Formats: sequence, C-alpha cells, structure tokens
Amino acid sequence: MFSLLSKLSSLHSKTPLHLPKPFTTTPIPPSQTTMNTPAAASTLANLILTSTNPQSLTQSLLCSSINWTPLLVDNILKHLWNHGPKALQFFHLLLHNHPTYTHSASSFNHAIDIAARLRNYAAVFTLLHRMRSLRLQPTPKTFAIIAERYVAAGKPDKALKIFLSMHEHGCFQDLHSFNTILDVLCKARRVEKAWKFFKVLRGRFKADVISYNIIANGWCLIKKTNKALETLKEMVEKGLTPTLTTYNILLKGYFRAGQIENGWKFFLEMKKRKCEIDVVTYTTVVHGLGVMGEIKRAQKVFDEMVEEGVLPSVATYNALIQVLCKKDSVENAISVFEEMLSKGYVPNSTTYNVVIRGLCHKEQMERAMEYMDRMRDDECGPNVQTYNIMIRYFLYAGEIEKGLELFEKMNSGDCLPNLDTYNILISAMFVRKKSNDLLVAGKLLIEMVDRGFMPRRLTFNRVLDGLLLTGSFASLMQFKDKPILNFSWRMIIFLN
DNA sequence: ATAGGGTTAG
Repeated sequence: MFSLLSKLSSLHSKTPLHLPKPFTTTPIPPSQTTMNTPAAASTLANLILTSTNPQSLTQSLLCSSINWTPLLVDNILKHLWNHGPKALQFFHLLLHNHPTYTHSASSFNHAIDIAARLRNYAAVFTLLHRMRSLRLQPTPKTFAIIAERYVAAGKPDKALKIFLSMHEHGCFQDLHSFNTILDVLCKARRVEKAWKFFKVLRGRFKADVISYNIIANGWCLIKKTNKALETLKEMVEKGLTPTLTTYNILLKGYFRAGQIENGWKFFLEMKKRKCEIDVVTYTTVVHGLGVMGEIKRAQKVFDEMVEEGVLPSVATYNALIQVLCKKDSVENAISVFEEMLSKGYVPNSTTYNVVIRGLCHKEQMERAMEYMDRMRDDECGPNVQTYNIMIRYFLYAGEIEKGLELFEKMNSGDCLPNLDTYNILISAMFVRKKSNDLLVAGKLLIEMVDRGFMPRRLTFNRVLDGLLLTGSFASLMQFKDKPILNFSWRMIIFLN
C-alpha cells in the first residue's frame, strides 16, 4: 500500500500531498490535476485491487482531488477487466458517492460489458436504466455488447430479443445495428441462426454488401465454404457487387477449410481478374500456405508482394514468423523477426508471442524469457497471452515452481490472470500428487471464482475430490475468511 | 464497436 503511494507521489512530485483526514485508515493519493496517464490508471487500479476496506477505499478515491475523467475511468476499468467484481465496485463507488463526477456513456458501456460477462443481467438492466435517467442515451454499441454477452452465454435468442427491443430503450435500429447483430451471431458460430434472421429482415433493413459479407464470413468460419458461395451468389442476383473484402473472405475460407488448391486457384483468379489485391490478400495466402506446410510457396508469395509494390504489414510478418516457427525452424523465424526490425517495423505483442511460443516449443525457456524482457523494453509489455504461454510451457516441462512464480508476478502487477491462466494452473496441480499442490489448486479455485470466473464442472469436482481425499479441505477453509463467503454464495448458483 | 489478414494446446 505504501509503495503504491510513493509511486503515486513520484508521478506528480510537483503537486503537494493532501494529508488524509484524521479518521481515515487508508493513505490517500496525492492531489492530481492531470491524472489520466496510463501509469495513473494502473496505480489507481492497484489501489482498488489491494484495498480490503470499501469505506477507506471510498475515502481514498473521493477525498483526494483526483481529476476524474472518462478516459481515466475507462482505463481503470480496462485494467480491472479480469477482476469483474472489483471493476463494478469501483464503477458504483464513483456513481453513487462522487458529488460532481458523472460517468460517460463509454464507461457505462464498459460496466455493462463487465456485468453481462458476470451474467449479472439484473445489474445490466439497472445500468441501462440509469444511463437513460442521466440522459446518456444507450448507443447501438451498448446493445451490441449486451447481445454479444448473451450469445457467449449460450442465449442467442435473448440477443435477438434485445436487438428487437432497442427502440423501447430509446435507440432505433438501422442497417448498421442490423449488421452488428448479424456479426455477433456469426462470430459466435451461430451462423444458421443469423442466416434465418437475415432472411426474415433483409428486406426491411435493405441489406447491403456488408451484410452479405458478414454472413459469408460466418459460413467460412464454420468451414462451410459452399454455403458462403451460395450466399454470395444470392447477393449478386440481388444486384449487389462483391468487393475486395468479399473475395478476401472467400479466399481465407478456402484455406481455413484446408482446401489449399482451391484457395490457390482463387488467388490466381483474383490476380488475373485484375482486382487490386491488397496486403490482406497476400497475408491470407502466406499464412494459408504456411500452415499447410508449404513454406517455400509461402515465402515466394511474400517476396512476390514486395516486388508488386504491396508493403507487408506487421500482420504479414507475424503470419510468416508464425508459420516458420511451426513448419520450418525457430532460427529462420527469428531471422525474419530481426529483418523486420531492421526495416523499421515495430513488432507488436502478437509478434513477440509468436516468437516466444516458438522458443518455448523448442524447450528454449531462457531465450523465451529474454524476449519477454525485450517486450518490456518496447512499449508493449507482456500481456495475459504472453504469461499464459510461458506458464503453460513451464508447467508442461515440470517446472511448476517457475510457473507459479510467473503467476505471482502477473497477479501482483498490472496484468491480471484470466480464465485460461487459472485453468492451466489448476490442471497442473494434479500431476505431482502432492497434497500441498492440491491446497494451491483449492486456493486458485477460490480466487478465480472470487474474480468472477466460472470453473468448469470437471475442474471444480477434481479440486474438491482432491482436497477431501487428502484431508486438506479444513485447512483451505481457513484461507482468508471473506472470499470464502463470496465463494460459497457463488457456488450455490454454480451448482444450481 | 459495420465486413476481410497474426496469438490457442489437444
């Protein structure tokens, strides 16, 4: 807590420190005038995470003169993304207690997203109504968020229902929002449902090329390339003209379905027809050929694009580096990585993650760690995916302590573990058959549930069985008493 | 945040 405070004051050392009121127990952040830098959001997020007393947290966030802005609030909510309950606690704390600050529509959207992800639909609708009473009209984005969460929770009909009732919430449906709901369904692989819905309403919304592209892409995602073709045929019959995006969708569809020669022929056709193929087209082909092990051809296409004057993007490099890692050698992948640097490209977290995964796969954990450090030096620090890769491979190699060490590191910093992290760690706690590992698994299970993540039933049963068999259940129950209450409450819901 | 290209293990 005090190290946090010193970080806060070092951020704004020129501003005087406001002394806490005599009765407060929690240190108060110093006076801030422009506290909306990413660092400030991270510091405040950590303050919220580490606080155990809601009242003193309220004091800290309200008594100080933090200059609350929508951007700062949004950034804090993003930091707390993988700790939904804390994120909502913070949002409500400002909503109900701050004398002057009012949340923006964007912050409301974040809060609604988090509440919906926790499947707390009552809270979602309360927030929706609160938005309206504050005269912040819910936007089409708000409904897209709710629909997406409904679909993810296996309730696509609820998603359609909320879309159709948008106007009752003061937001009218148009072609944009129609396309959005179609995309939400398709991305969640509910293409059949999207297609039926589309056929009923395409006349009313005057479906355009984008609508058809969305549906075609959906069919491609579930590897039904023929269905995509049929859909596009229908589109042309309706007098709509395909765009380059349409062709790129189909091209990707062939490769994804493993129809590599169809994809290749289609690519040649695109070139012959003189439709201006772009960087996306080339990236699709490089990746598509590469994953099928056609490294030479992939490399050739990459060279060809440069000759044709189409500039590769970071995504193109990422595709090439990935397929080299998988089907060629990490060393060749790394030389492409270095080549990309020398040409002035700035690698992103995907680039690093691809390289790191390649190294891990070749059991070169130390080198992988070095690339993790390089990420820190660049602007993009290691993200959840980076940690998950490293932890997974450490555990896989039997280096459980190192995996746990990395977990502790992320848990105390500003990169919170997600559902994958917990699943990876918990399942590794059963390999050594040590009773202490089972205890750790139990703690992880409590922690994940406390943060709003739902364990799979199998995970839950394995952990409980393990604890009961080794007699560790009692000692687990002494692990902090507050989370356990929350834990049992949630478990009742979980077990119905 | 209206459509297309890079991260995911088994």
